[in-house]
Amino acid sequence: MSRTTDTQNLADRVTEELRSKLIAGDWEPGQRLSEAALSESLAISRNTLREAFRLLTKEGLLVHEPNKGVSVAAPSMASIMDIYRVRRMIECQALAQAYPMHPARSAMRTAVEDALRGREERDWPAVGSANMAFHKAVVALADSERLDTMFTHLLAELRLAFGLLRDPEFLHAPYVDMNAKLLALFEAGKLTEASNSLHDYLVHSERIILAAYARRLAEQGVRA
Amino acid sequence: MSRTTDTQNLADRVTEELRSKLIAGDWEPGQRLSEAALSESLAISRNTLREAFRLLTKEGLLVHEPNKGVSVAAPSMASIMDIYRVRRMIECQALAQAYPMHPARSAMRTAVEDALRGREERDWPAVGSANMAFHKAVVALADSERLDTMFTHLLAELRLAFGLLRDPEFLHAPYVDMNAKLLALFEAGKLTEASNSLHDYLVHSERIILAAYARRLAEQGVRA
DNA sequence: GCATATTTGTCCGTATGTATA
DNA sequence: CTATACATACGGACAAATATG
Repeated sequence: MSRTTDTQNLADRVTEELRSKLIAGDWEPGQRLSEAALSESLAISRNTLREAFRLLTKEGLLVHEPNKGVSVAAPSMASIMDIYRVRRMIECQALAQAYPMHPARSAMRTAVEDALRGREERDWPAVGSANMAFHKAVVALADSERLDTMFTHLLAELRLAFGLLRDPEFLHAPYVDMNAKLLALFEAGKLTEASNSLHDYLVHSERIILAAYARRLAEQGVRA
Repeated sequence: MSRTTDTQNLADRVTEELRSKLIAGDWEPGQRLSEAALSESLAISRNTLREAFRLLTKEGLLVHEPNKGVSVAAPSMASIMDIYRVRRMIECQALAQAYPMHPARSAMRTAVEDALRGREERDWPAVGSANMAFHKAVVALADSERLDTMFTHLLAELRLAFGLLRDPEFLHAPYVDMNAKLLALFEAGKLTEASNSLHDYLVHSERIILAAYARRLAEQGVRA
């Protein structure tokens, strides 16, 4: 019984629980999270919840206003652009410098297969998850623990922005084939080509997200 | 009185205080930090200290063992290699893609001048700080808030490893001229050359650190 | 191998300051 | 402007895990 993930700290377990709720879009961006209410509904103490809040704030999933508590982060267009800037830098470099026999290659392959299956079954959340897994596998090519965790946080934050846009098919479907093509280039050893392809891909994806986001802001602006 | 950095949370202020003590090498790596003792000596409650601990653990400066509390991180050779792997990826890319008139250029120039002055006065801690500032400026060329904060954490962790090696002249002096040369290349618009130069630089630096670290481990091994 | 002391993990009650209706 | 609600921070309490003799 030496599982470290099993009976971690209560605060850590709560952190994970909140994180998954956040990236699943269970709460509206901007929504305030009351310490008292949440701690009661989770049946934990306020102190424990505060520890979890602090971590998630550092990860960018929550925002903290002094003396006003925490609320769900509402990704701005600037933050989306920032996230994509980092993604391009890290992912393209990882792909360009990788050696084709790297173990992460099988993870890329699995992700592509999962995405194809998901598309066939029109299970768009599954396609989205497979897409995330594909990009994590790309970063894993760089063999860096720190890069992996940083990238995980980055994707979580981006997922918060995705949560704002309620059209998973539109957002994820186009990239299934691009991932497959990317994997083919990579397995063929055409690293530079693959990396450039990934770069264009990410520029394109960023543009789509930003456009959808701007549209949503406009709608909200009309309403408000 | 609307300074946000002035009267932040107590926990945040404590976090900063602990962080600067950690990178200054005030505590031995591996040393246990008792909640009760530290909270008393800092005149804060245990709960507040625990929040600070949690953040610093996430930054890699402290390590947490369940039911055994936190202790100062003792960077391993593997973590040093990991840090340098990330540094090469981020810094070289930032330099290669930067446009020469970027505002961060002046920060690079200031850092070089500070380092030159520090070397003249044989103020090695100052040289070390200037060196850190130079590399932060390089990363700032990429114009990414997230990259900047990630890199700051990375350098803090590396500084913990430097703290283990008590020979600042040996560690920092050789890089003053390399930084100056790098800046010259950058200002001349020779981006590829500058980036390659930086890459070799970082490989060299990593080797020096690892060698010094291994030497120190050997000494300790004999002693223990 | 056992009993004891120490330390962490977690919770609660409460006082104080800040924001908002 | 007052009152209320809430976040912030503290200290005490106790169980559980760990270290020590």
